[in-house]
Amino acid sequence: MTDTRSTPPAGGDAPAATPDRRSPVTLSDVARASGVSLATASRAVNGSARKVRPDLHARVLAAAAQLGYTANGPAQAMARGRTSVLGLVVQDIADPYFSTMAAGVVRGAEQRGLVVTIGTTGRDPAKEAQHVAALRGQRASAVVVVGSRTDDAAVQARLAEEVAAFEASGGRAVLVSQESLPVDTLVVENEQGAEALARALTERGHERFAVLAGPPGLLTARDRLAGFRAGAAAGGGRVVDDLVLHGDFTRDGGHAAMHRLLDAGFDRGCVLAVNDVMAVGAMAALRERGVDLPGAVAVAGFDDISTLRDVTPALTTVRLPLQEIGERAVELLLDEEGGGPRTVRVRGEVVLRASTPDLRRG
Amino acid sequence: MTDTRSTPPAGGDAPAATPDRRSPVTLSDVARASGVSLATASRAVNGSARKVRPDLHARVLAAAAQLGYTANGPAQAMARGRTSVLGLVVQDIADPYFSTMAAGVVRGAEQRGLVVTIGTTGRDPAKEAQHVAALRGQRASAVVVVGSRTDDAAVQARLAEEVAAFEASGGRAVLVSQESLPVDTLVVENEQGAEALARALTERGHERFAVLAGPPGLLTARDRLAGFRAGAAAGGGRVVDDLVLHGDFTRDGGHAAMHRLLDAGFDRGCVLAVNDVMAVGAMAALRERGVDLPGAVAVAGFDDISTLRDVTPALTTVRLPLQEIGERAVELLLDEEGGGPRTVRVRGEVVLRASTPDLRRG
DNA sequence: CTGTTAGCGCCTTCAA
DNA sequence: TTGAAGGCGCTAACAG
Repeated sequence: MTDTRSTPPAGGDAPAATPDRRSPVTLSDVARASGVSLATASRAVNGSARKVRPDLHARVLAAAAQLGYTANGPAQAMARGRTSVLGLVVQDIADPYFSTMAAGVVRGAEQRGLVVTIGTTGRDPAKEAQHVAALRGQRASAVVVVGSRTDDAAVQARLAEEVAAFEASGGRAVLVSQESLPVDTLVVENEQGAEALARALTERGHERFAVLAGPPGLLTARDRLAGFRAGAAAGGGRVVDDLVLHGDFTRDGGHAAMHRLLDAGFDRGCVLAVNDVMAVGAMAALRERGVDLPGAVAVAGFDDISTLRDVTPALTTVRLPLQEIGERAVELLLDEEGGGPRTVRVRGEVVLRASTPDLRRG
Repeated sequence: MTDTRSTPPAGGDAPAATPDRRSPVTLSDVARASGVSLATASRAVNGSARKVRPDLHARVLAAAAQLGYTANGPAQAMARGRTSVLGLVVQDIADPYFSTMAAGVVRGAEQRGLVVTIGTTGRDPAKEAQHVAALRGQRASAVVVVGSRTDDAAVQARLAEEVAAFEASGGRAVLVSQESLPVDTLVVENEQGAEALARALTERGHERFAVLAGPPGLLTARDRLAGFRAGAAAGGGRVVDDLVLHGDFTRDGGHAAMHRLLDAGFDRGCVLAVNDVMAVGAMAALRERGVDLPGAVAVAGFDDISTLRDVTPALTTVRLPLQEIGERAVELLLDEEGGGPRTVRVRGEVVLRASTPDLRRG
């Protein structure tokens, strides 16, 4: 097995940097080729403190390039006790909410030389903990878990435990969601955003609201509903309890919920879908049923997914800086912490569009 | 990987599986605790051939669970000479085309116990090679590069070289794109799909076509244009050369190109945007200019991005099984190869919708 | 079937 | 500064 494969010790010119050789060149190949010790080669190719004589340094680098040397990641990771991996855990990477955030995370990570791995839960909150555990095994140096917390205490406890273990093992973690666990968290101000949205809507003359509310256990959905309710009341309108329907946080969820709403006799008013994807599904349902949109029924969403900015009528929503959130999560990760768990709040911005016409102006 | 987290083996209560201990427990801890050798522990926790006496096996597993043992990924990778990482390289993970495919890849990978890392090129083809090189350094066991090849020979050569090096080092690689490099490739039949689309359109009575063609160097865009051109001609229609405009492969690219088209006097006919995202941008431009859509100008796209299925008028397009493509890429990766580079072809399916009305039926 | 014994490739004290 | 030597945690021949 042991098969010293270093290229024929120079002599001539040829070999060039053809990296296509089986069994990759190692650091000792480089060391040998440049006539220095393994340690020096290591320091030259990647020594934290620069303490290698310039000419040697250059010589080693040249040899490395010439041989086509590439550090063996796992070996480095093992020696250092840590990889440069940032694990990202999301529910569904095909969902624009998550993929946009992921883009931000990837962007931030690549800038800092981190590799990002991605794990998906398929909307099963219990899998978050599993992924974090796996990431700990991989010796990832950081993890960011994006996704609404749920009201399932056991699941949350398990996640908290795994995150704690992850941090105890020397990694950094940040959650993007609600402020519910003792970890650095990037909190999206769902409640405030929804409240502002409701106020804006009442100012436009809307008074009677229905809500397509997402899964009952999802805190994100719940917060949006609560905020919206408060805002509506404050603005003189009201969310009709019988018109609050739950459904999946997806396009189909919104679609189905809207149909049920229509079936229940709803035919006039403004409906908030707790996210844009659901809102689009709701709009499709409205169209299918021949309802005048936005004349009879107005619709508002949440998130301001960019791919959805061109639907008609243009969707009123609360813009969340998704990509930026991803980038900030990475920053948070890398900042040195100064004590207890930090919380960074991100707020959304109400964007009024044609799907919720101004009733008082005509 | 082995995440045997069974509850503490009963018996006593005590230590529990608090994994919060600094300096993780290692395999030798487990071996010691269960009174077997390191090798046996290794085999029990994860020996390919099952050759450990049942009682010992159980004992080891119990100890592992009790101590909260998690294998050290990098160490395993180093010992084995390979990680269980599948590197995915895409242009932009926020783009639904890629994120949907990524979802498929992640799905397939997770099922097989592979971790997927994601690298993005930000539309710079040269970065594909860099990512593949990095992946080789990480000893990834597989890589899938998704994205159109370009006509830049140097860039392609570099990619070919890196992929070859990657494979030479023992990894498996597959490309999703055109059939242009000597590597296993999942070819998306863009030309055929576009041709079929054009034919279907001519059958609906459309004759005069404009094309928002994407970046000039992109093979995907080029193939779609070529196929469309051929199909139009075959159906008795024609793509007007002056009405073929290039633009980014993005929503804004389509938006801008459509404005230019309108500026150039175009006001009647059917326009093909070489992908759905561009088509949506084009539709927005049409709306902004008050053009009757689809009355005066009809629009067709390509991909059938699911998030875009609810735009109005509903977009005629060519459906590509994006998620499935991702899954199949993973399958291809894991199949044993039987010789030279294999090619798997995936075709799209024309989906006629309201954005391209049937002119002959009224 | 189990235990012993080498490394895997690199980083990092510890001397020189 | 540089070199020599030990070890990271695990797997994989080899014997027993």
